[in-house]
Amino acid sequence: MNKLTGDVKGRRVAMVCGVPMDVENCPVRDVMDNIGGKWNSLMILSLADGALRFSELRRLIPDISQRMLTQTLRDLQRDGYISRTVFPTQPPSVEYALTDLGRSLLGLLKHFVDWSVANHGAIRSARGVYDAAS
Amino acid sequence: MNKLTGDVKGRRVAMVCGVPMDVENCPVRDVMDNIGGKWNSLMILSLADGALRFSELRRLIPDISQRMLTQTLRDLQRDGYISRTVFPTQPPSVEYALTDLGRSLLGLLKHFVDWSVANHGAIRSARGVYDAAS
DNA sequence: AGTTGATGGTCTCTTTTTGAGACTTGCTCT
DNA sequence: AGAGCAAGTCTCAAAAAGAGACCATCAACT
Repeated sequence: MNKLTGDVKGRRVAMVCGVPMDVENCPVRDVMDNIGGKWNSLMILSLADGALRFSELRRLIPDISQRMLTQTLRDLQRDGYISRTVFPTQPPSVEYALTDLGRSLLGLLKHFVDWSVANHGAIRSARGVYDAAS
Repeated sequence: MNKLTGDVKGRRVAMVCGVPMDVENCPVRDVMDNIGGKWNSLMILSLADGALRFSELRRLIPDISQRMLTQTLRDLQRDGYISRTVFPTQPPSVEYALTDLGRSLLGLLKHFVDWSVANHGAIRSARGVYDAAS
């Protein structure tokens, strides 16, 4: 059985699968914050088949506000998942594409998509049971 | 090349990896909402080694508020990832454990943990580059 | 017999995040 | 001249998250 807590710099923190779930220094939380955000993973999946422009993404995901689209793209760019290239056309066009890191994450996300499709029914029915009981 | 949009019940929606990213009927969004939440995946990982009680979870993850702990557990229970068992002790104790569905998701999450640890450095450095430039 | 601590929560209040939608600047098309 | 597109920004309202007090019940100390 795994140890569930450990000491990091004197503070007692949760250990999960051998990784400290420390608030400040946790790789998993760093990644989860990105794939976890409401739009982040959807964005990476949307860029799976190639680069897209701002307005193409907006049309592709109609229920995202422009504000969140901008912010999501910035966040993903900051963490190195996507690149942003401005072309000096008139008006300037901006293209977003996955980086190597982004494509690497995409590999994981695809497993998620498969899992989701396979288990969607189970989740829906669990939800139904729970809602009926309460 | 994959088609990026398709029609679902007359509405035009994004298609990603062959799955409609439709707002109302999207398996991926349903799952992402759960693993995506700030605490959800951490909770499932915390239960990886066996059942835990409410207060054990609270101690294990010191930076979660009781309010969010309750809510996260309810959400995960509702979707069938964890079970909640009340023991008639005095005072009553409550045990949370992964269901089969939860353990199945755990399998995926572990790949995430591995990926996170492996790529944490790249993310941190991308972030540093971005922050220095802006 | 009174205080303390544990149990598993709920309630309220404040702060942070998100969403909806108007507005911008420069250029092209009609 | 008027409309529309490019890639956003700005403001304000709504929703979600966090902090922390509070609850009832029981056991163990003092």
